[in-house]
Amino acid sequence: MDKKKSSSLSGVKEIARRANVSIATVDRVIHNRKGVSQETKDKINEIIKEIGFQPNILASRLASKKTNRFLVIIPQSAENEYWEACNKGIDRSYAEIKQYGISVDKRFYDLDNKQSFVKLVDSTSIVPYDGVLLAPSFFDEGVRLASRCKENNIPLVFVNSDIPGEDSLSYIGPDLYKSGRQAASLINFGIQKGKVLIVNISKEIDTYHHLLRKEDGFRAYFNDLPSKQPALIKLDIRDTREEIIEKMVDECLQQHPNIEAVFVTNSRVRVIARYFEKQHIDKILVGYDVIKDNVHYLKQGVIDFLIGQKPEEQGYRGLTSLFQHTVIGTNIPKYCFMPIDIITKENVEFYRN
Amino acid sequence: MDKKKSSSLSGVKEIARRANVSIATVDRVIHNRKGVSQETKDKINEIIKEIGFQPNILASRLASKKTNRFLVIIPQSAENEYWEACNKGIDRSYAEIKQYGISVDKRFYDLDNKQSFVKLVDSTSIVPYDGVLLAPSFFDEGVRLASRCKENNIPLVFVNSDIPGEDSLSYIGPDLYKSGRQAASLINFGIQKGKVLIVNISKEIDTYHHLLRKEDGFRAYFNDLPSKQPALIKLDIRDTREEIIEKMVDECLQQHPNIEAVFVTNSRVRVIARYFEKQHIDKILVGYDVIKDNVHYLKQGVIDFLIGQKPEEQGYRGLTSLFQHTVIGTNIPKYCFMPIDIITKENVEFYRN
DNA sequence: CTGAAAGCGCTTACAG
DNA sequence: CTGAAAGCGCTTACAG
Repeated sequence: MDKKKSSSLSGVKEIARRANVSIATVDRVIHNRKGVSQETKDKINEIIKEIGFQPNILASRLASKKTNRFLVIIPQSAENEYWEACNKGIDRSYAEIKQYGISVDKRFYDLDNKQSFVKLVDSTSIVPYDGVLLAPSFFDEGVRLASRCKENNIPLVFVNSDIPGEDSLSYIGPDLYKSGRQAASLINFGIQKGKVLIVNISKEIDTYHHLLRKEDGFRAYFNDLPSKQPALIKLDIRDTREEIIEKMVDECLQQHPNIEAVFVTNSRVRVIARYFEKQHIDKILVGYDVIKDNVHYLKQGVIDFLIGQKPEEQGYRGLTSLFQHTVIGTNIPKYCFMPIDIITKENVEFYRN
Repeated sequence: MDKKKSSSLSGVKEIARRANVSIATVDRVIHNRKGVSQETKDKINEIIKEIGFQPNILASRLASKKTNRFLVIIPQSAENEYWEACNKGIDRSYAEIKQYGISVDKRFYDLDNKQSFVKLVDSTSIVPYDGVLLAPSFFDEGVRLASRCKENNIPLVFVNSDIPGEDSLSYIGPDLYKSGRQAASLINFGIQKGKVLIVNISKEIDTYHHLLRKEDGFRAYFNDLPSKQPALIKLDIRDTREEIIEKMVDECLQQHPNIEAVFVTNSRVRVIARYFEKQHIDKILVGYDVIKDNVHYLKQGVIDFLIGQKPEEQGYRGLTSLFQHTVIGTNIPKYCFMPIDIITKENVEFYRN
């Protein structure tokens, strides 16, 4: 059923013919290269406009044999489904764009070890790259890398968390504050008159700060409420060992017997869920991230809602943005916030990260 | 920062060199064209495997000058935001693939006028096309078109609603039954002990059948509940005039004073919302589709939840699937269910259709 | 400031 | 059954 394309009357050849110049000259004008008289340039530009010329990117890439290298710096995905998904998204993007002569170097750091990030940032030269995709889990080194990109005029895209104020091509990730509000609104829809517990679990101070942004949004929602404002209890756990977490939650629940709902500000909600299941505790439980353990407890009915942040899509969009900006010349929005996905037992089977 | 690609040692040329044949023969083997001795064929295939040859699609398309035409049949998008979004998704896909020599013909029918669909299907020849994207709002004619596609060996993709049993390349759209379950679960999370009203609004019998699938899922959720099973009231409105709808809802609410939540099985939830707002009725209200009016009432707090069905993505994926199947040779999944998106006042600003 | 020619990796008649 | 040659739309040295 395939047809042959009619020979193009809108390519460089046609422009050259009309302008009475060679196609080399047309090419110079198209790419704003110097060495063309203003007169010829004007004439050619007019014809380009007239026939609505759009260069054939396939042919262009094929002929130029240009290659672009991108650098990706994200957390290790071993044993971390969230970052595994992000990594997968990057691969999916790469599969689509590699035809265009793109190569990608990935570097991974350990999310639980700030030093691994420091070392990585310090030991990696960004000079050979045409773009950098960075998950800046740690602030100071993120800033350092960002300024190096700026000095070298290399486009930089942040995924998953932003470094506000730094000069980046784009930020692709969640609006943490608003996702906290969302969690609050769900809990508010379900509770009667009990208290609500907020649980932050994190060891590294940098990640703890991210959790605080969610907590802020969560609190703000209730503050903005005209009527019923439940009491909010807060529990900070600066340790990720399960026994410690369980113990602290246990104590807290003893102390506040009428807690009706619990909001865990990250994917560690699985630990609380496990504890609830063991102890046969039945409270509204809301947390983050569609990872295996969490989905298990969602299906069990222990977790009521998960908030998804689309890690796969973040990775996909991150690399794709770099490609589109560099190769296609597309305009990339400065902020690309992920949707705040609400996942329940009923829709989880259709969810795409 | 762009680099030159090193001359490829993995293309047809290299294969030809190693096999001691011309590249024309290599090309014949790659495309399974006849006229090659078994011996040569085997040798070439081995080399292809060995060097992991992957044809350069850019070069292939450029040289072959092949064109593919796709036919799109969907409802008119004038005054219908849902189908406008689908149409937009198709355009977005087209923008990405047109480089490859793709052309798309769109035909629109009137969703409120079955005859327009009948006429369209009967008057359109599918023969010139390499693929058809169809939103089969009306059953019988959908089946007719599907069999014509089958006869002519033209791949067919359904969007938004399926015709089960018909031989299609893919279905891309919602799982209606499960989305009804989702609505039920949200309502169940919020209600205390009142009754629940189900409202189906539709004139055409074919679309009414779609609504019933959602109602089935909705009822099934409550049936599966071990404990609390609220009374379910049902209201069928086979008319789309607002006065009629308001009157019938009004009567129903009179008759059942303790209705606590209302589930409207399509985007007409806006009409109920308008009525609720006018009458200062405060009940849980859940409906479908992220369109302007519904979003307005969501933000007002009149509608509690909207269920989104990603019309834009349906359109995008529909055309993209056709392209990938026909041009790239990708395997397309038979079913691509859209996620069941839960939209609230808090996350609607980040929602992408 | 401008053009002729070769080439990107693949496909397509055409000739044998 | 097989190959030499031209060409897709563009880019790139090179020469002038």
